[in-house]
Amino acid sequence: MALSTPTSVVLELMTMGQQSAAHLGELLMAASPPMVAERGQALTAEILRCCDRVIAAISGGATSRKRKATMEHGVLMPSKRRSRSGAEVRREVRSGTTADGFVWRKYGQKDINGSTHPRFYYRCAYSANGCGATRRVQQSQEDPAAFVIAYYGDHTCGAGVGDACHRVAPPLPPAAIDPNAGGVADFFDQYQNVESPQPLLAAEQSCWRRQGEAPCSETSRGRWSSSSSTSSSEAELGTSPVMEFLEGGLGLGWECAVNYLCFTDLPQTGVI
DNA sequence: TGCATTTGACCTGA
DNA sequence: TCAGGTCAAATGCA
Repeated sequence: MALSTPTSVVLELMTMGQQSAAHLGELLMAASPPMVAERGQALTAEILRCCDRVIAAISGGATSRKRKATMEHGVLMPSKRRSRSGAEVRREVRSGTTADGFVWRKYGQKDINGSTHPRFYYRCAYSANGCGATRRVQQSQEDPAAFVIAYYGDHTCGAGVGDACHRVAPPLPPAAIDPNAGGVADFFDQYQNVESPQPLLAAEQSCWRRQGEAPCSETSRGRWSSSSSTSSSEAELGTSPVMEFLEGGLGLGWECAVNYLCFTDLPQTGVI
């Protein structure tokens, strides 16, 4: 074996993962009912996309998004560009909603060159407590229904469930989960297409699970952000509408587990 | 009245 | 000089 470097090991394993995912897709197609096979295919495609991106990122040598460095007296100096709140990007998410279970306060908005949508800047609502978490939200160019959210810094105010900056969100208004209103398929497909459901923060997973335990109530308080967060209150409470839809409309089941809800639990829940 | 949001100005790095 | 990120006064709302 020529797996001498960590990079080559990862590349090899990701390639094996791709092959296994493809094989799994074939098995699902052959042995499952149409509905299950369809979901399985979508899931397989998602896994393959993730593998592709990891491989591309690694083999590409991280050529994109690489911060320029300057040479001074023959010594490589770090960029002098001001860092965002002193924190590196911790993760970038594409999502159908800007709500993520945390309470954010908007502190800025900027029109970005080459983009038809403005960019929004948020910091944790508990930044006064010393929490340095911030995020940057921008509506996707290709898919206006999706938001590209970049997270910076950690929730030092306590990111765990029940902590100050992490609130359990209220359910969606009934209209949003009414199968007869907007069409379940459309609603579901919109979020099916979310690119790479990100590995969720532990706190987010916990929040969602806690939501599942609580009965939905139309009288729950909270503000709702529409498809565009530009005009709504930005002190947001909420989780992905997918979660709400699945719990409120269909209940917790295989479908939600496989398709989105328990993305990080796939090894367990994906097996039928 | 207090708090959150808006938005133009300012700051900084490229 | 430009663009992105942040600040802070003005404004709105409960």
